[in-house]
Order: sequence, then C-alpha cells, then structure tokens
Amino acid sequence: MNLFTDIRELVLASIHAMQADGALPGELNLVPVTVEPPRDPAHGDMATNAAMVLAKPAKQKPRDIAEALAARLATDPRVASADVAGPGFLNLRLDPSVWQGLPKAILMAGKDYGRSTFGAQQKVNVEFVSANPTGPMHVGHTRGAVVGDALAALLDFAGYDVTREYYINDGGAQVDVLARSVYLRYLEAHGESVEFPEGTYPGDYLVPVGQKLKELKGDAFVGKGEEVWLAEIREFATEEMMELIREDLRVLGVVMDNYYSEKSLYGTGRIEAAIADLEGKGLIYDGVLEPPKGKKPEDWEPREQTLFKSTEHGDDVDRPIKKSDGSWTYFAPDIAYHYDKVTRGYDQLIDIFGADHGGYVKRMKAAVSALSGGKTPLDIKLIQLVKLFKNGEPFKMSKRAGTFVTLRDVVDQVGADVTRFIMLTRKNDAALDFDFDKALEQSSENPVFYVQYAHSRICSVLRNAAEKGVETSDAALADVDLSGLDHPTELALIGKLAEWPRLVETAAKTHEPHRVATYLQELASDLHGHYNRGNKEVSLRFLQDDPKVTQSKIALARAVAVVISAGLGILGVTPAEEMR
RNA sequence: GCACCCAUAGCUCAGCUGGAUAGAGCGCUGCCCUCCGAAGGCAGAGGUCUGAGGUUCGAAUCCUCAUGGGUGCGCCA
Repeated sequence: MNLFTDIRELVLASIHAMQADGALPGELNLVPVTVEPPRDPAHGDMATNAAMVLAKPAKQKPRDIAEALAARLATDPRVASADVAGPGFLNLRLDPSVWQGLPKAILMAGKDYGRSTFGAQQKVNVEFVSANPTGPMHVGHTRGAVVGDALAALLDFAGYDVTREYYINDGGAQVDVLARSVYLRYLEAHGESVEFPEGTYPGDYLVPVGQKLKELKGDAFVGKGEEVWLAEIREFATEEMMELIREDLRVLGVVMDNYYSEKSLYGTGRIEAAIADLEGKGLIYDGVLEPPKGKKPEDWEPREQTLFKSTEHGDDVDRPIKKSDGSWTYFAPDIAYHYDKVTRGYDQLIDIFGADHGGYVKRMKAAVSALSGGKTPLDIKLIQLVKLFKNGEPFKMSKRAGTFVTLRDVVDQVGADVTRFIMLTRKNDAALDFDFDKALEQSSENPVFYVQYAHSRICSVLRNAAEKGVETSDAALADVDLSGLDHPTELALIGKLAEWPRLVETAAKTHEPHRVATYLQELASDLHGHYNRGNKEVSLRFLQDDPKVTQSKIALARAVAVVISAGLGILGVTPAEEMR
C-alpha cells in the first residue's frame, strides 16, 4: 500500500508501452525514474522526472517525451491531469477518489500500514550500546542505545530480519580494574576504611556489590592477594554490572536479542581462527609501524608487531593485532567477533559506535571486507555527544570521577518516552543538546509533547464522538462515503499520510531513524493546523451534526492516529491518549 | 602531520540519499477561543546554504581545493 509506488508502476508501464510502439528506444535504464510529492502543492499531487532522465539516452527532447507520456498517463482513471512543466517535469494530479480511498486503506492495514517488504527478510545484525561492564550506563550510551533500538525497529518494519546485539567488553584490563574496585568495597563492607587510588572506580554503585560479595564469601578474601580473588571477583563483578546494565536498558525500553561476550573469544581458539582466515588471505605479517608524523609519542621506539594489512581494504595504515609482548590487542577480538557475525550468515552488519571511536571505522570495515570477501557490508554509525543543560548551565559527565550523569538520572527526571524521542530528533552524526527544562515543558518547543498532543487530540475527538453516539469502529467506518473529504487541508493531510510508506523505506535505506521523528512532527503540525481551522470553518471539524459526515471525518482522524502510533512505535515511544 | 565528522535564518535544527521560488521551532511584529483540548493555530519580517572551482538539463545535496570547528592517531578497551 504505497500510492507513490503504484503511480510509479503506472509511469513505468506507460514507458514500456511507448517502447513497444517505437516511441522510445527499447534499451533504457528506468531505475532513476522517480515519482515524488512536489515541494510546491501548486504543482500537483505527484511529479515524475521520467522525461528528463530519459531524454539523453533516448536522444529526444525532454519536453517531447513528457508530452507523449502525459497523453498516455491521462488515460488512466486514477490520473485527473498530467501537465508538463519547467524543463520537463511531469506534474500529475490524481483523481480525488484515489486520495479519499486512503484513510480506509490505512484503517484496514492498521499498525501495518507502511510496513514494507523492501528489506526482503535480509538478515541484519545491529550491534549497539556495547558499554564496558564496569558501571551503569551514562547519557552518552543512552543515545547510542536509543538510536540502535529505533534503527532496529525501523529495519524490522521495512522488512528486514533484525538481530539486536550487545558486545560485552569483558575481556580486557578494565574488568581487572573493576574487580579491584569491588574488592575495595568488599573490604569496606568488612569495616575497613579504604581509599580509591588513581585507576580504580570510586562510584557508589559498587557499594552494594561489595556488600553482596561479603554475603557470598564471608571474609574468605580479606587480607589475601590478588592471585586468590581476582579471577573470581572479576567474574562476579562483571555479571553484577551486566545485571545493572540490563536493568538500565529495560528502563529505557530496550531489549537485546543477543549478548555476545568478548571473553568467550579468548582461550577458545576463536581469535586464532579469525586471524588464520586473514593469514590464509595473505593479510597478516610481522613488521614495524612508522610513528605518526607530526605528533610523535615521547617514548616511541620502533617495535616489531604482528600486523593486519588493512591498507589492502581501504585503511590508511596497517593495524597491529598483537602487542610487542605477544598478547592480543583489543583489535584482535574485535576481528574475531566480526568474523563470527559474518559466519553467522548476516547479509548486512551495522555497528553503532560512540564518536570517540571514529578512528576505528576504517580498520573495522577493512576487517569485515577481508573476512567476508567483500560480500558483507558493514555500516558504522557514529553517535555524537549529548550535551546536557539545565537552567542554561551545562552538566559535566566523567566516568572516572564517578560523578557522571547516568541513564537513570535522565529517565527518572523526564521519562523514557521523552528521552527516546529527543535523542532521535537529530541525525546521529550531529551533536545533540539535551535540555532538561525543555524536555519537561509541555509546549510546541518540546517535540515529544507536540506529537503526543496531536494523538491525544484525536483520541479526545473519538471520545466526544462516542458520547454523541457515533460509531467509530473499523467495521462502522468501512462503508462510509469519504468523497466529502475534499478540502485542501484534508487532502493535504491525506497526502502526508500517503508519504509514510516512502519515508519508512528511505529512512531504512539510509539507516536514519531520526527521519521518522521529523516526519511525525510534520504530520502533527498538519493535524494541528487542520484542527484549528475548524475553529473558523465549522465544516472542517471532525464532529458534525450528520453522523455519516462525522464518520467520514473520523476516518481521516483515525488514519492520522494510526500513522502517529506506528511512527512512535518505531521510536519506542508510547502514544498518549490523554494529556492533563 | 594524517584520517574521519560537521558548517543551512539572530539561535537550535530539517531538507525525502541530484529536482521547480531552500523549510520548521525559538526569538521579533500583528492576529485567532460563544467554537471538536489556545498544551494550539494563522500572517509578516528574516538566507551570497562557510568560500572558490568542477561534474550536468538541474547542486544545499556529488567531486576537488581552501577556511573554521569537533574527534581520533602502536604496547587503553
């Protein structure tokens, strides 16, 4: 159900007919032919660039092609008029009945209106959050979590087979630091007074973890050296932190399909297997890297390391996979992890990283390209910083200091819906200002409330209709005559609804869930505009004296509500029925 | 030094992956409730899309260079 693709099919069919008649050459690339809503409504309902795109390969003047095409299109009952404009645009005006049929179609499709088969059930793995299991999630993670989750939902809606995955960085030195920090809290629970030296995590969130460890182990570890407790506490603390993170995600409304442990790659031969794959392709060698030019580290000495020839796959320099002492760098397990994803048979991989990981994009893409033989595309979305404001004052967040603003802090104050929506109003590679005051404000300055308000207004209309005894169920609306929906603002609203399926596909194709948020704001704006017109022009109100007319208006109102719910559903935001 | 990202109204940002006269919100000016929710709406003012080249029927969008800002750059993950 997508009017634009329907009409594009019609245009293509007409072109084929012209080819059959010899009016156009048989060999033409029709992919660039588009049918879009014109920016200026005065140009009609839809516009196609067909004539301009085909002019050159067909060796004809664009306007000539347009004229001929227009004549053919005009014979279709759905097309009211087809006019050539400008350099060769073909502006189509559709028969009003085409538009007027849409609200019913939307109600019949329900929440599936706009759902697409575009993705053809391709398997996509979206890896996101992947915060180190060393503490609660902070605001920076929150944005990545929301973007990843919404992107996954969007892809699902667009017809992909999506897996949401979290990569647990539980293999590196930071979990040793965590274990030592928990040990200190454990001693504290035994009444010792402790200090947190540089390089440990002093955050309060480890206090209950130390307590719990005491309950579990008694004084077994007191006064003992690391060799006794490190491994066990590391295990215990990591699990505790993951519990914390899972709960954070749950509060945000994010549910992962899969948690993948970095640790599971060590000692199991999986890193070795991935590296062996690259070695088999001649991409592993021992060598010495050049120091970075300009900014040479103080203690630079040339050292021989095992390197991955990432330059053969688009990187700028080759990357070390082993440290000079022979142990793996962090990059090695990352390669193994992505190797695993490739061998699990995904058609497409998406990683959501923090912007501070921008330096790893090329090497990661190089690794996946090498491992998959160029077959599995990897898209990496970098999530820019969130700057928090309250009363015009910026907050600082610092994980080291243990005073960072956590996901909980934000969600507790403004709620998950507001948090999610606001974090999805900007494209991922632009920094985002998050203003607590505005987030809580209930006005048009707050996009969440603006969209929610549109939805609850419709719900309010439905309640009023019910009081008047007007039946507004799907069944009751199925036979209603909608030909009275002919006012420009009504048709504009329907036109906006018609764009939803297109938008879903574009947003999915570009991996940009923020487009959904933008669209919803536009749709809400159209609804509010139309609604307010009803103050002056009584005939535009949803509630009319004639129940039949009321039902036709309600069909439109409900169709808008359906699309708002569907859009909010992708963003993971609950549509409000009432706001007080 | 190198790489990646960003630059659009006074401010915060959209711009449908190349289309026609570049759009919202805030702020500013003037309006709209006897009326389905004014938590809203309408109208006006406000632009050399950072700059210079290029690609083509057509560029804010793609390519090159420059300028300004952000991020990162072997034994941290």
